[in-house]
Amino acid sequence: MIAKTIGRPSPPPLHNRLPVLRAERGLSRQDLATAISVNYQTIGYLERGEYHPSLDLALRLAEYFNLPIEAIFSRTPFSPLSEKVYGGPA
Amino acid sequence: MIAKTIGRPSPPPLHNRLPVLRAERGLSRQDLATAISVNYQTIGYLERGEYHPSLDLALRLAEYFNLPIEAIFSRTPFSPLSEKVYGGPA
DNA sequence: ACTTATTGTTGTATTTCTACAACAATAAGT
DNA sequence: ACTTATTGTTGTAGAAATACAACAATAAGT
Repeated sequence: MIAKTIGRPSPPPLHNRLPVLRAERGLSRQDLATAISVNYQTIGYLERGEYHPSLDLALRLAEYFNLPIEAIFSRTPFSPLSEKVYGGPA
Repeated sequence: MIAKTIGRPSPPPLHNRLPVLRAERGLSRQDLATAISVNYQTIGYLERGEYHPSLDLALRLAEYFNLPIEAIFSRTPFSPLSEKVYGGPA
């Protein structure tokens, strides 16, 4: 028999730019975690795409980085920022 | 004794423009719910600020309305769109 | 007055999110 | 070789998000 799914269905994984944004600013996960008041392991889960952040957390990250949420999280893969700025190969 | 809080703390309530956006488009909660594949009662909970959407749900709403998430949900109260467009009283 | 659509309320079930702890694995610096 | 910082892994616990159902309260239309 087919079990009817109750509760929250598993949403597709989410792409994120957290590692890039951290690297640009020289932040460890612990640094970022402290800045937005979460456990440092939560940052790890987010970077690996193991779960989606709450909207509250996403808004805090966006505020911290001074970016729109869509620049940090996306349902579709990100293209590298470096390419966006300098263009692709000639 | 002071019980140490484990799990997710209750984030502050979130302001939203869902009723306005629905009204502008003449959509019932059921209509919107169907469009983004959630239960119609979930829209009710969101409109009343009784809970925060997942980022996944917020992204689907933003995509549906063709707006940035920040135009739909905010930690600070929204000013009326009508005022934004036409300005305040003279 | 009747019907219908919309919204609110209450309750139960399940999954996800987040905290926290302990430890392994790397990498960097001394 | 030793220490330290950073990241990954595994496990437990508790709160929040969502589905679903049933019913009450309005409002609108006929």
